[in-house]
Amino acid sequence: MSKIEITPEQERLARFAKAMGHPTRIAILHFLSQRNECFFGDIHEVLPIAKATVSQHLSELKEAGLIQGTIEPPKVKYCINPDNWSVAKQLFAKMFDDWCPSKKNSCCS
Amino acid sequence: MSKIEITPEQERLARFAKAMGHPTRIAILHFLSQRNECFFGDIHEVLPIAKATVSQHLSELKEAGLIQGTIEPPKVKYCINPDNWSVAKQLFAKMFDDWCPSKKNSCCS
DNA sequence: ATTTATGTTCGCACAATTACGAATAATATT
DNA sequence: AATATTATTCGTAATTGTGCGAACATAAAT
Repeated sequence: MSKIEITPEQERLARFAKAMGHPTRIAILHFLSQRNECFFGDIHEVLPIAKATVSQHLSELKEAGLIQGTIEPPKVKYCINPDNWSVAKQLFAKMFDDWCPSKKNSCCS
Repeated sequence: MSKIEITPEQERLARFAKAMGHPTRIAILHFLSQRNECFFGDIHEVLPIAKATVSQHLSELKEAGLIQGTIEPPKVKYCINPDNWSVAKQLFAKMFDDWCPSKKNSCCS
């Protein structure tokens, strides 16, 4: 009866999830994780899409906080944002653990 | 130089993430996790949106595999899909662990 | 056979996303 | 100063997402 209230944690979870909700962005995150140094050109080079589109995907990941960019003229170095990566990791882990269907709560099993 | 190939695992990860990428859908998942039995009406009752919209969000979650619906005329019972929930849990855990910025790989720290 | 209760689907409107090429900005290099 | 390199932003188009009320489908109850 009482309405649901969406918590800031849930908002953040959704924001992270949304940013990860595209195959190309998942691929970018994976690519970044395999590199010590990663410039925009390196990412664009391995993706079959226009640089403008790559830039948009990087913006989405950056705005969600999952990655960060550092200007090293005339290049831009990208990498995973360690702090927020850790936050996301914990939020998702908590969700998957706490919300896990148990014997008590598996109505459809 | 060699192009990135998006793996089926990455596709699935993105599919799960996309489904979780909306606050209302996160709230629905949380709500389901707190209930033994949960019918459409119960969900609609606690959300400030039209039933048509609730139905759409449930469809999105169901198509991604995160939840399942069982018809119990004239009601429909929803719950988290335990098997796929487990799959998602492992895929995200693997990503957050394996792709975690380490000392060796923290270019921006 | 109607009526009632419960959800889904349809049709519409509007916003957001994804993609591209072209134009722009910023900074080294010549 | 002019040029070259690098990446972002602009403008546009096509697709997808979000939301609503109305209409529909289904099955139980009268």
